[in-house]
Amino acid sequence: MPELPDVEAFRKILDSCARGVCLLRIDVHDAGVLNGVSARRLRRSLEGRRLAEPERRGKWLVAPTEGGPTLMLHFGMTGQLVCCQPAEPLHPHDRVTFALADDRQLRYRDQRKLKGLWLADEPTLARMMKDQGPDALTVDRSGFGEALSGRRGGIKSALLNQSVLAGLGNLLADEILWRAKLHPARLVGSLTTQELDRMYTTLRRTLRSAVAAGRVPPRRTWLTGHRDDADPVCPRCRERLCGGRWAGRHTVWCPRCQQAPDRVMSRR
DNA sequence: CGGAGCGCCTGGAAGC
DNA sequence: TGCTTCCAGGCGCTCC
Repeated sequence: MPELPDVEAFRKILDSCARGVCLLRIDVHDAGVLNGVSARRLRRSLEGRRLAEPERRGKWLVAPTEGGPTLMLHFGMTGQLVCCQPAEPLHPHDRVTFALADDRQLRYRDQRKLKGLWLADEPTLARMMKDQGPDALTVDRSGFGEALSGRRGGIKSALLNQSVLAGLGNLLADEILWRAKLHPARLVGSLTTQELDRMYTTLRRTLRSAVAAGRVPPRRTWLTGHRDDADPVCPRCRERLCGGRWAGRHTVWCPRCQQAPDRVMSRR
């Protein structure tokens, strides 16, 4: 699930629930989500420290502590950050709980454990972030153009590639291409300036409303709202939607709104 | 360089 | 009903 809008929502939760608050105690219920750090070291490094202002970078949630190391969270496909009362019963997928000084609890909840938690000092943090492209929410038009310029591959894989643009996932990539009326098989190099303008504007609008909603909203006016329909139809023109695989990911598009490039026949 | 394929995990749905 | 297989909105790695 978690793409940029979800992680942005988790950042807000962390900010309102824990910023400036002391981490009293950390319980690791499943060490399988810890990366490069033991439960012991995690506790020793963070317990007793206050959380500073959290930040989102692409799909990463960066949680520095005052005078201590930085906690890095990545949510994979199924992760969440939950703020709740300590009395609330442990969910089966609660992997780590952080007890806060003001009688609240942050929980890293994740079914599949594809990603998890890291502990990083400044240089490590910089190393982890250095290959990421500009953040998709804040990139400006020229940064967007630069990120895509010179790429020889397809547009769908470029949008999904975190080192090109950070934050987009499979749902957002399809949503943006559909709104910009660009076929997922288009090559980056084939896009005109006008099409790039359109894609950038679409990217901004789509991200803004998804961030406001706290996730990619399953609205019926969005392509995303139709992905799981038995017989999905384009919410704009009523044409039957196509489904296929691009860049190894399930891809949905409208064969009428999103004109296929000449070389590639539309598949279904 | 880009892209395909696989693996990491878990669980729900579909298939037999 | 029960067992097996496939698939999912993440990413990193290898190989071509």
